[in-house]
Amino acid sequence: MLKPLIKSGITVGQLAQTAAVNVETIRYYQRIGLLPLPNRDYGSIRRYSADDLKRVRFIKRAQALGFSLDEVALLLGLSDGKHCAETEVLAQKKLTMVEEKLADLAAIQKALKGLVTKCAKGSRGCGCPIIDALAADGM
Amino acid sequence: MLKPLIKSGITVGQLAQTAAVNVETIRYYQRIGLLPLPNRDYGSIRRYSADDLKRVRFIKRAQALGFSLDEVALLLGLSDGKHCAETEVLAQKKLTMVEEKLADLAAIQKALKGLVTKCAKGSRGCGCPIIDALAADGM
DNA sequence: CTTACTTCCGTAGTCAAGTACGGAGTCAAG
DNA sequence: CTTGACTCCGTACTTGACTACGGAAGTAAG
Repeated sequence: MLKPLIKSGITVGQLAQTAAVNVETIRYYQRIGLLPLPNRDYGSIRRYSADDLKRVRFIKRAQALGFSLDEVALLLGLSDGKHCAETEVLAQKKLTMVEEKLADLAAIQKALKGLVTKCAKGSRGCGCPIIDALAADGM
Repeated sequence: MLKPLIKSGITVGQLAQTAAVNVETIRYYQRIGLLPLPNRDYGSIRRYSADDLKRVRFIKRAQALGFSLDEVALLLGLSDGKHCAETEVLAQKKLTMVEEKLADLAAIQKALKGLVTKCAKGSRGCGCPIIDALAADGM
């Protein structure tokens, strides 16, 4: 049972800094099972891989898109290569959700663009194009 | 100072139900200034308009896209027809943000689509296409 | 070996965004 | 003119997602 004698990977501090999050955030993600706890192959300090970094970055960006940590966990679980049947159903559902978000964002984008060019022209009087961008019932 | 004798508009309860939110949420938005407090033209119960409904729906959908209530307030303030110069700058900034979100969402969409078709074919072994969708540094 | 910086870990505190509660007032129906 | 459902309002509680704190132990540089 030889342990690798060379140290590889980065420490929490480095991981946190590179991913632009707090060290405590990393620890928090580990506690709730969103990030695996790497085993300590070298001494008693954990080392993190590039995959861990990618994972943290993914979490942050998915969050910025309005996904909760629970949903992020689901997304991350989708591609573990197991339970293909369930995965397909779930992925399809998430896909629909993503496409709705895309449509909403595109509508906001259009409204913002319109606003910018209208402002540039200095014209006045509007019926709030931004609200109108998402005015549909949505049910 | 005659008050209109016909009642028009809906009550909080109806507004909340139609917009699929809690009554308390409406009150909360009013407290933080995100939703105007309608004056009570009829008796002492407030009546809400279709615009209020649109506004609440907008807030909820913008939130689902990852905007905080502060950001939502900003978006809503953009098209008030005043401060055109500032508005243009701000709208442009928000537009950039929206376009980044669009790109990220599109990447997730693509990954999910790939997952669905791959699942349908029953193939195995993957390098987590979903994480890879957002693997870029982003700075 | 000492010193300074990290890591580790548990527990507690914070902040945004609600949600719940309770008592008083209002309104429409019977 | 009472009854039952709803509104109003202030205050307090909850939840998700962190963020801070403090002490013990590990590690790297001098």
